[in-house]
Amino acid sequence: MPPASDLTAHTGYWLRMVSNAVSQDFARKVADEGVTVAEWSFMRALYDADAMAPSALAEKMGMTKGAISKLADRLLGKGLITRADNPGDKRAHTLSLTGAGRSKVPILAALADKNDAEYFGILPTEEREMLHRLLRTLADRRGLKTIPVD
Amino acid sequence: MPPASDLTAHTGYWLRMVSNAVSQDFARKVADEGVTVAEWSFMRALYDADAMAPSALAEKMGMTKGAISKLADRLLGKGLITRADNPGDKRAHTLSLTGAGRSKVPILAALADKNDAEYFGILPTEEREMLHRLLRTLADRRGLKTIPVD
DNA sequence: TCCATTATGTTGACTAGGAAACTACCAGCG
DNA sequence: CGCTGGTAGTTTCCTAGTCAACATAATGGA
Repeated sequence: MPPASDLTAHTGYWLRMVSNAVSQDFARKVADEGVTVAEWSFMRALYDADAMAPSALAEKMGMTKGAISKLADRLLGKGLITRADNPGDKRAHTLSLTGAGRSKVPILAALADKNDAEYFGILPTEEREMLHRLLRTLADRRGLKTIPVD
Repeated sequence: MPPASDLTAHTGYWLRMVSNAVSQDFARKVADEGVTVAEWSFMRALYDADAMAPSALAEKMGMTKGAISKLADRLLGKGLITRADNPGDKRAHTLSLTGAGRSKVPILAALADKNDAEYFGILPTEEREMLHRLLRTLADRRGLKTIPVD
């Protein structure tokens, strides 16, 4: 049978395996707080920006505007964000966190801290920093900048 | 405003960002060959095993049996796998690659090689090996073993 | 000024997967 | 035998995305 290189020879294989595990665990944690990972990313982006256009969020999160539209609907439904008309452009509007939404962000951020500690805390400090640095290098070299959501 | 730790302080953030980029690029590559990443994983698993029960594939790929059932339907539709009754247990059956499916695996494997080289080849050999080693360590310590699919 | 082009956001059709109900079957025990 | 409980796969319903068509509004050139 023709050779098919061993999957486990690929760094991408292990990258994905670890990444999926970290993510799925984080998803479980934030689900206990009643939000999804996409919702968390959305709220985290608004936390710094105060008010953003859906299109800006789509850009930042690497999602389509359709997805953002639906995601915003869900967060509106949960009372975590509000929508404000954009005076001067009747097509546009901006989204901001409500008080409830804003106060939820630090709680979720703490879960992110905890998740990171759980997964990477098992490495010695030096190795942990090395991993972090290598990943940042790869992201830099590829010009990656969208907040990872899925 | 209460502190919400900088997202970019999380190793998990960069891990996901890089992992998503690597994966999405790979997805694009295999799409040119007419298959999805899940289909590739499925076929790659069968390539070594020759014939497997859907339940075994579900276990190996970390997917539900429902998802495997549908995935198998799609691959059957594309003529890449075949289904064989399991003599001795009328509930069960096994799945195997067809000739067409089997000959596609090395092509897809080459794409995986290429993708890995594209992403990690920019690192010096030593760093690349370090990254690989660190990821394997993390996977080991967590007891991860399912083939990453998404 | 008016019309063509472009931009913003929403919607509908579609896809892929998970959860759980369901079907069909097996196995062991009375 | 014939239940009863468990097992293998399938199906249904749901969620959360994409993509493309759409409605509406802004813009800019003839």
